[in-house]
Amino acid sequence: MSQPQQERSRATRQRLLDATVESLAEVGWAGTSVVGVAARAGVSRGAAQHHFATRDDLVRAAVESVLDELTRHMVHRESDLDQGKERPLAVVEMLAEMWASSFGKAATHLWVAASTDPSLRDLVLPLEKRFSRELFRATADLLRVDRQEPAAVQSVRLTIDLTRGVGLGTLLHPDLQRRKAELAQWAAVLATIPGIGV
Amino acid sequence: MSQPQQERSRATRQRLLDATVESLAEVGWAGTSVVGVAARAGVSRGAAQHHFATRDDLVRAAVESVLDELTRHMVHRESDLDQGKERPLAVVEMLAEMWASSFGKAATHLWVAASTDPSLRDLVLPLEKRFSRELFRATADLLRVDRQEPAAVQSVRLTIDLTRGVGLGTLLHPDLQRRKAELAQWAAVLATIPGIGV
DNA sequence: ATGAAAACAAGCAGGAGTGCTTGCTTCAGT
DNA sequence: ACTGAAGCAAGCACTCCTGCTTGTTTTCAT
Repeated sequence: MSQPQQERSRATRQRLLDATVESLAEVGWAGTSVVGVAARAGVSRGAAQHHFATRDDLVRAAVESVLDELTRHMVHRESDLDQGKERPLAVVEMLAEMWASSFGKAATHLWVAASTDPSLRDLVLPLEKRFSRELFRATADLLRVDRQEPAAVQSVRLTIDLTRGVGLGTLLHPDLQRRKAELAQWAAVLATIPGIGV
Repeated sequence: MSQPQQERSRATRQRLLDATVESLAEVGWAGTSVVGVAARAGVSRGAAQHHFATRDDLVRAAVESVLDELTRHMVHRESDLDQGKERPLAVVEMLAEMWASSFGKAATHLWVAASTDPSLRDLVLPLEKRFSRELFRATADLLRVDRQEPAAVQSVRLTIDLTRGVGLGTLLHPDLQRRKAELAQWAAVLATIPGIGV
């Protein structure tokens, strides 16, 4: 029954993917090498070579992994919102946490690197487009946005871009206190916009 | 009179700095090499070596150049605001243009790279701290913010982080139409916040 | 006009990353 | 127990970037 061998293979593959994301978040795109990732995953270089024939293969799988994870972070998370807070604030903080996570940081590095590397760009662009749509939909759902209100719809985009901008700032100096206050202010503004929170 | 030689030297140095910024904006931090910058500037490799002994020297000068230029982009630009638009919208668009410029893109790349490269981080952090202060002050001035209103002060930070987030998105796909609408929505929100625009 | 200094060009060695190839070890199926 | 495939380690060649060093041209001062 089952296939311990294949199971082992799958586990190694997953470790490699996780290590890639970790590497992207910690040392960035340029600093991420196959050697480094293999060392992080605790596997040999040949093992990595076996699972992902080329560096591009590893990257492709890692990008998909990152965007899948980010999508999971927001889609249908209704029940995971902080119940002790107003809904807009809870959603905004959930978004901010997403960007601050390893996956969010990795995504930021990938994003910036893709803006200059044509081949990476070709790889990331279509995946990101889908992710962007799903993130928008998920955020709009959590915020209970009335799609008939242009201002409310636009505010969803503002929320996403703002939290991403805040996340970018957090990369360099994680000034939690200030960020918290900033996000709270935005959440307060959000609450006043017609078409939000039903 | 004067020293044509030294003037020529100064011009070459400036060309190298401009080429560095251009390189950062176009091919990013990792893609920026001394050789590439020299080629961009139309100067020989030896010339670059002469002006900036080491790569770090070039980088240091380039970072200062970038932040100086960005500061100039917003400080005391009262008279350059688009007079045909409401003040908040004009200021927001000026900020967005700043991040979309070569200097803004270069700054984004530097920012992200510095988050992983310790030595670059040490170089960028203090300079960025000063820049951040001046940008805040300049933006608050242009928006005519009442510093006694916490919400208004917080909104300045939101405006800066938001435009930076939008700029990050623009790096990959410059969807001008959508961004314009988004910024307009934010400007409209800004106008409703007490303590803004006097 | 001539010598000195600055500006510039080009070649060279060291280091790092990538991908390929060669062997050795472990495990599933017979 | 045996065979074949997967997992794994190590070495090699190639490329690119960096920094150093030498040689040539241009410019200024006398």
